[in-house]
Amino acid sequence: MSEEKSLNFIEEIIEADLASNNCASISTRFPPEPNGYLHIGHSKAICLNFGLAAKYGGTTNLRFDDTNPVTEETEYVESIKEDIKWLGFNWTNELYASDYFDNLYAFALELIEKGLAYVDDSTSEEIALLKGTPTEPGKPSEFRSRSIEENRTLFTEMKNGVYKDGEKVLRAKIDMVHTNMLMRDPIIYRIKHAHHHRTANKWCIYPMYDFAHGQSDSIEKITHSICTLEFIPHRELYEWFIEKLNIFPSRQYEFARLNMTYTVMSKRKLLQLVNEGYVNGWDDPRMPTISGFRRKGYTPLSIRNFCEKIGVARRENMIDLSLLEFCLREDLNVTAKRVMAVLDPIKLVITNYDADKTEELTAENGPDEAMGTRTIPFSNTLWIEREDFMEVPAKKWFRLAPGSVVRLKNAYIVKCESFEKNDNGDISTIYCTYYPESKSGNDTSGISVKGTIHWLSAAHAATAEIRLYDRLFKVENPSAEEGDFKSFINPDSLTIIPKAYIEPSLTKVDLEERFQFIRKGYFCLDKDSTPEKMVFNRTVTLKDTWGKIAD
RNA sequence: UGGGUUAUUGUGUAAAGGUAGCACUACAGAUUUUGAUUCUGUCUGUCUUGGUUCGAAUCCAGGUAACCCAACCA
Repeated sequence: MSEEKSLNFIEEIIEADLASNNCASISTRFPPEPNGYLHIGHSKAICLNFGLAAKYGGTTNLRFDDTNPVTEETEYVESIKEDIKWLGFNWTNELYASDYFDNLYAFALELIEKGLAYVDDSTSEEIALLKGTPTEPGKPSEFRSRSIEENRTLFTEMKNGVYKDGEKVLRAKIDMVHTNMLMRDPIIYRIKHAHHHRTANKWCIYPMYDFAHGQSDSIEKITHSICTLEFIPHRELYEWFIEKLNIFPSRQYEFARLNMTYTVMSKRKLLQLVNEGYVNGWDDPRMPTISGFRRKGYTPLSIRNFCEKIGVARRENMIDLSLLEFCLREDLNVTAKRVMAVLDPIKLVITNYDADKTEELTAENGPDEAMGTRTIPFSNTLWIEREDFMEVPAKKWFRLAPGSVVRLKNAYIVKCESFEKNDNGDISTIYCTYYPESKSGNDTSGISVKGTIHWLSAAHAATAEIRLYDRLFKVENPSAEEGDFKSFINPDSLTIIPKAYIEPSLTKVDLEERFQFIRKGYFCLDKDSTPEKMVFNRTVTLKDTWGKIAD
């Protein structure tokens, strides 16, 4: 028996459409506005749209919803394309709503000819006032009854640049007392004497979202136009235009957007974090942007798996950050090369090991034997992690303490004989003896140890700056807290270790490589690295059972 | 005081009138030259009140709660 994976509600709709021959094949689109960087919430929409088309043998267009020239820039177009490609998706066509400005203009004219659109000279305030409120009906504007001829002339003049910004708008003539505010004669064209990133100065009137989106879907013969819940009220308008214009009937379906704990997702808030210097740009590894996750060391597969696991439904959700981290570790655990690094060093001297001697020891690169091995230098003076020694050991302490034995990973078992403190009372050096017959790989010592720690030969270790990232916010849902969301920023979201020790093998790595610094977490090279100074980012920690016990 | 949408364990998500399942988290144990991984196990749930039915998360009626809608933004 093959186990049947249950379908999400959109898949059910698609399968029903396909089965009933409602459509021969499906076509979806991902329609970002190029006014900012993509974030993890967008990846849910990307995986959904591209994933659905792939599953049912359809197509997916990338369409930039660029109907507002004042907020949109080519820089964003480029970053969006890069992010989608990085996630591993290929679009069928790269399109722009601005490609359809001529069509859209013709549609507007058609509505005017049908008596379904009119030019309104009212100010923005007057229009808002007459629109009513959700609980009070709207009233018609004095310009609502203009003749078709007059509307045609006026709209043509709007297009020809006769009027200034805000002087006139084109409105659909629907119903001023409709319970859906969006149906109360929505504005469909406004005047903006602004430079557009693609059409330059060709136009001074631009269609509104509602007049562009559905028709663009229709022109592209998109069968399933998938968007987020807040567009539910727009669906009625979306269908109204398609019906009145009698064009290809694309259908809109809505799903709940992704929310995640310990971060914010709104473009407005992310922009504030960047502009007000709380983070260092859109690709700061603490940002929930795709570029931020990429720089932090996340893999495309981990994000795709995450989007698969969170599911698709219509109820509000708040996904645990831990699920994303689980998907990340799941991937990295099998792909990341194991290496050693000491972030907070303390010196360990092996008193019975020849001070002039260096040994090349063999270490496995990963759990999969196919990843091979490498050699690492060993000598009598090592760096180990300060937290791996306790002068007075706690209960269940497996690591180093006076008189205790531990294994040095890939090397020998050592016994702590004594230690020294500096003037501040901090431990400066630990003295050990080693068991020559306990060498990793052919241990004949018969000694069993509870703990294994990582180390680096002091004479051979290279150095690097290491950046440790923690969650950006102290609270699960900063947007739901009283007061400014920025007051909940975690002050320790970034810890910089200016000089940590790393294996000499790490001096030649590139940006795409992923590492597990054994016992410390997953790391990758940061783009700030120079030949003089390497910089590593911590992608995510390892799960830490001991840390919980110690607390 | 309007309209729309949604309610299943701590978090997500299944169950299309018939055993409330799966994943994450948490906790416990086994294995481990990473206190990682892996493996095993445990915990907690159908918003509420009625009704229909042999049987209801599911159907019906009434409550309640949350979210969205009054940009010339998308």
